[in-house]
Amino acid sequence: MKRIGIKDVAAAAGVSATTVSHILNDVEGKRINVETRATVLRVARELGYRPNSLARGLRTSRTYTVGFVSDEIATTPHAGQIIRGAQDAGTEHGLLLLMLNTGGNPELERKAIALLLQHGVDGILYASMYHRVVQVPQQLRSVPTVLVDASADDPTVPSIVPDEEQGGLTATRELLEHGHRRIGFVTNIDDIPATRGRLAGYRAALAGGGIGFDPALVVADRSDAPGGYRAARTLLSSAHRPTALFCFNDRMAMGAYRAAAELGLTVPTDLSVIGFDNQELISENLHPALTTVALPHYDMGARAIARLQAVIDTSETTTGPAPQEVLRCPLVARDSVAPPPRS
Amino acid sequence: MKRIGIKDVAAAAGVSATTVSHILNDVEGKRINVETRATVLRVARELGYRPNSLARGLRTSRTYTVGFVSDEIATTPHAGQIIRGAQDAGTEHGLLLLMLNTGGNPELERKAIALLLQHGVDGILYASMYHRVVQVPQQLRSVPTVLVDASADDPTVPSIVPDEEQGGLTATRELLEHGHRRIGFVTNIDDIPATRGRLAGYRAALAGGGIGFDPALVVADRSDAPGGYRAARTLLSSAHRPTALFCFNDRMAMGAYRAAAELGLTVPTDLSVIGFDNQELISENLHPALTTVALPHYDMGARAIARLQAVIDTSETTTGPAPQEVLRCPLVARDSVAPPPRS
DNA sequence: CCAGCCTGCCAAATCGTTTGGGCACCTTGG
DNA sequence: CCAAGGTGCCCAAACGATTTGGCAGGCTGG
Repeated sequence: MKRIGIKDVAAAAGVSATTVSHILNDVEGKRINVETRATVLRVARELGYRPNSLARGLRTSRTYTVGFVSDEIATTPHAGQIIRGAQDAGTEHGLLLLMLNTGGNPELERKAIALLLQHGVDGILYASMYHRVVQVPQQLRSVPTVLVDASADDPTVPSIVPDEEQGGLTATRELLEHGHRRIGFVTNIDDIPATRGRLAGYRAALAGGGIGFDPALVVADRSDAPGGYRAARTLLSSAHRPTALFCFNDRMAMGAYRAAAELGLTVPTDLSVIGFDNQELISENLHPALTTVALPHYDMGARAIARLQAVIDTSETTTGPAPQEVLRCPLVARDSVAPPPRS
Repeated sequence: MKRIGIKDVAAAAGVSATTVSHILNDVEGKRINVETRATVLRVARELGYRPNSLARGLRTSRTYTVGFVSDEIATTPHAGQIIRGAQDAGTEHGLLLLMLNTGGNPELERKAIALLLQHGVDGILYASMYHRVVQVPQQLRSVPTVLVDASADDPTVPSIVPDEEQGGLTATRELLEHGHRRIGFVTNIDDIPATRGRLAGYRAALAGGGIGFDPALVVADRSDAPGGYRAARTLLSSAHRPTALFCFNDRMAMGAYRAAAELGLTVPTDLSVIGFDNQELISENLHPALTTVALPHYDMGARAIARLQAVIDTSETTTGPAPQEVLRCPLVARDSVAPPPRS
């Protein structure tokens, strides 16, 4: 049961392979009799003709595949969302994703990219599993590339990143709008865009609410549950304790929940908590369910493909500036935010 | 800056393309002068020659790509581990993964598989995101296929699944070995292999420990944190309450933690808890960290590729029986299991 | 009636590789 | 000196599509 090719269609329709190709591809400037066209289309459908992508790719050097290289696909469910977004968007353009993760090993990364190029990918998505600044490998200069959840050291490479500052602002404002005036920020100690951006958003929101920034309300620790626990304990044990906590991420919020419980504080009546990242495994399963800010992973994947497609289509006319695309982080309201207790 | 091909190498080495091909592929039964061979290899390296996979695939109908189709890549980090396992194993064989997730939509699935076939994949991994029985699409009959985390309705299709029963047994035995005699099972209500298998393992372990099975110690609810909370509350409120809980998964264990806290029970001194799945986002961030049983996702991915490769290599001699491969679920000991309290 | 134009189709080259079938030359034994 | 047998390499035909450049034949206008 050999796969049927363009020749089989041609024979069955009584025309040449050339004509079949013209018809199936709607080639411009070729005149085709309307009947012939109908016949060929019918025969092709009846025979279940599928073009051989390899042959086509060989001839046209367009394979409709995109490489997806990432440093860490491992633990985080975020990865999945980016992939899903990229895939869904890719499907619309008829693109397939060729996945390769490098575990952050530069040697592996070189080989991976070489392999992708060898397979003739039309472009490459270079994804980081958390928002950071990366150095773009030299090999990627020769092929359309878009960075996902990463900024380039070189501004000519387009990239898609989340708007950390807007996210921090959204989270803080949510607390302000519930009437909180004294809001603690449980932040993390790594110097990454997320840390800086969310803090900036926090400050901006306070300023917008006419509240002075109090450094004592910002405590940094490791970005996991124990870190969040420690930081939250510190904040909640202070003399004039905050009525709400904005946590750098959901894991830290999980720690904050425990700190609150230990201190006899009930969320959200005694203490409001808001997280970041929307790790559903945590935010949905905590009690009460955690209000948080979502990272737009799905959208980042989708936008990245759209962007890549644009670059591919206009590859000749390499335009100069490649603005970085910044995506909104939406609020996901659940049950951990309430007005502050009357005191 | 055109890509350099076999012809360029041939020209630079002063031989024909045929000879270059023979040398680079170590073709058997072809006599090549040892010097010529050295020269060609050197030139190829110097020029940085990379074979064009499309052309090669066209000629040999081996593309060194495999399709990875899954129903849901979404929320679960499990997915990532399967992919990572498949990828790492694939890299060893020079295989690339072509990803496509169908969201469980059969229509999409048909198209996805057709697309993969069109791109000439050498085989397909059909992955489910939780262990279940699937019906194998007709189209997959014509191409080497391996099921991952899924059993086939048709036993001739090879599949890789976790050993749920052994996992349940391991978890329960871990509690037994710490001296627990009265062990509650917080299970789930869905009728899937995991539910049946883990229960069987639980019963087997009890039997092995010379303990009678008490139906009152098994409570089923939804497989999330609230479900776990309710089930655990029921069990812990009973007259003669268990000293340990085996939870169907980590989410339910998370709920059990809350139930214990509300009842004034400390984990693990008053109550031991063991989970299942090793969702690190939960198990590592709970306090105390959750002892659990891991699903061998990484290994399933890796074994699946190995298996697929075997099928591909022996595709001619389609052997009859395709045994289902069952992988061990290892214990991941953390801090939630201790000897029972003296009472 | 003929030049010229349009319509509708096709032949052949091409993409980069693999592969079956030689072909030229050299050596060796008779 | 010649036939036979090796050795080392190459020619040309695939693989399945796209694409360039025609080529017939019918129609139109003069």
